[in-house]
Amino acid sequence: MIEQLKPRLDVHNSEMPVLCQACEARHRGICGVLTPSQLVTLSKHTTKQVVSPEQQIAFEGETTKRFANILHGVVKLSKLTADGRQQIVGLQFAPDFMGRPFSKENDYAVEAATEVRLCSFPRSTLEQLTTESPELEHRLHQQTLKELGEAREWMLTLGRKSASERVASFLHFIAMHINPEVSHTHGSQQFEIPLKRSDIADFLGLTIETVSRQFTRMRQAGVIKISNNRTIEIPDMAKLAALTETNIQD
Amino acid sequence: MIEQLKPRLDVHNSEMPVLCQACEARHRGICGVLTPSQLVTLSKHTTKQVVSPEQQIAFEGETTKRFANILHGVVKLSKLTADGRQQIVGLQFAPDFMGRPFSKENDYAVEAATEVRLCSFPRSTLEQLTTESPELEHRLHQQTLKELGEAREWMLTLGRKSASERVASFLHFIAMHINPEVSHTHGSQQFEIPLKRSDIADFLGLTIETVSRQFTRMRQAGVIKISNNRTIEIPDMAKLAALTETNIQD
DNA sequence: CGTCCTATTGAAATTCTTCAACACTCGTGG
DNA sequence: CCACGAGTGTTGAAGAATTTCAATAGGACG
Repeated sequence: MIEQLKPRLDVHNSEMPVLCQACEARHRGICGVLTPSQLVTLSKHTTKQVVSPEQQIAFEGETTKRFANILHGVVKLSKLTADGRQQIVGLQFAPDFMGRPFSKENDYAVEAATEVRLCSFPRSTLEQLTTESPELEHRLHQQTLKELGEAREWMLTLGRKSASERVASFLHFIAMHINPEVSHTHGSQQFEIPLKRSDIADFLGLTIETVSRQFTRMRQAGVIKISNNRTIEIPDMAKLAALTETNIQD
Repeated sequence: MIEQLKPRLDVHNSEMPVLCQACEARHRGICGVLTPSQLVTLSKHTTKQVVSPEQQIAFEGETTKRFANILHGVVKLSKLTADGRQQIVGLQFAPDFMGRPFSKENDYAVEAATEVRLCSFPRSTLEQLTTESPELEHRLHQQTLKELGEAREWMLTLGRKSASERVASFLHFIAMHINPEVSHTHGSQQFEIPLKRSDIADFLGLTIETVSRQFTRMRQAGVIKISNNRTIEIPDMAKLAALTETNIQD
């Protein structure tokens, strides 16, 4: 959905910060629209960090001090009710930009689902870069639009789909994001689910028990094969895609 | 959430298109960031139109030819499953910008909930204006971020809230958008619900029967008063706000 | 080997939906 | 002027889906 933007100048690597040379965000992420000199500015303020699974990256309501690019791994965005019910409202993958620009506070809790590698920088750096580069804001806007589209797609899932359709939709969603280059309408696919059952339940608006039962049914129906609780093989993506809007038959 | 932007120049009305002088979008909408000369350009391509309730404004998957500002009324954005289940994924109010920029196709069906007045213009006009005015893109980005926040808030409602909490959340949401200037944490409020029961059900991921039953219970509990099925009075907004995350007691 | 964490499975309980009947309003036409 | 039908909303009872509660299993780790 995000259009493929070429770097503005096809510069020799030596003009570019060493840190950025092998970086995925450099090409497909927001850094792709920055000039070499802007990259140099940015890289002076960046910090790379590794976050282990389940570790909290930011809290709901907290002041946003830093933004980041996701270099590797999967990040959960979630909201809580006062009595502790949780809903995951978005998943982010490399090379997504993380954090809400122009907003003082975090609208949701941010947590690592898998091991995550980040390249973070302070709010002020982003603000400086956006004022001098309309292309950067355009890029951020594009990602916001993509996330809005995904959120609304998921609203349909949460509001109108049965448990089995939700689980199928989830696997379809993960397949698309883990293997974006592969067709998700037919053929086979294999991947690691980056979430544990309780996260899946919180993403789908279900309980872990219901999720587990649906996995069992899909396994029995031959739609998926599971090993180690996390490794999924989908022999026929078309069959899975059909199940995202149809109830599974016994 | 959208910051209050002053018009860039405090010009005399005569420099501004007559059409725009009394327009709400002129101040609070995207036109608020345009210069008088840009407004003149825009106004040469705008068409005002009135759409009656239930009338379709755009179809899901259709090519987007025109964008619009909502001058009056409420617009529903909805998605459908293959077998016809419907989910409303967003409501828009004056002076919102309508349509997804930079996208070829509509991601959802657009329909008038109430009578709606629009000021529409072709895709090319918007594209021209955004390239010459980074402030316009910033404004659009702000609205996209606001909608993303609302979509994710609603994901919590759809995924984790009971029927009674959903209906309370709905009334709270409408109150905030119909009377934005009034406190929504305490005091009383009165307004017309801009949706009929089937729309409310499609927004809440429930059936019309369940919605109706919850209205009855809230009426019996004294949280709301209803006249003519559409006029709602909320004596105590704090009580309603509490019910958005707590089940109603018998 | 025991404990913690994660996941699965079964049975009972609950919530929401489905199906069906009825009420109200409004406009039209006999 | 009243009857009729369409559209909208309410209510009840039965049914279905998901949740809750409870028990069990397997893997990782000290």
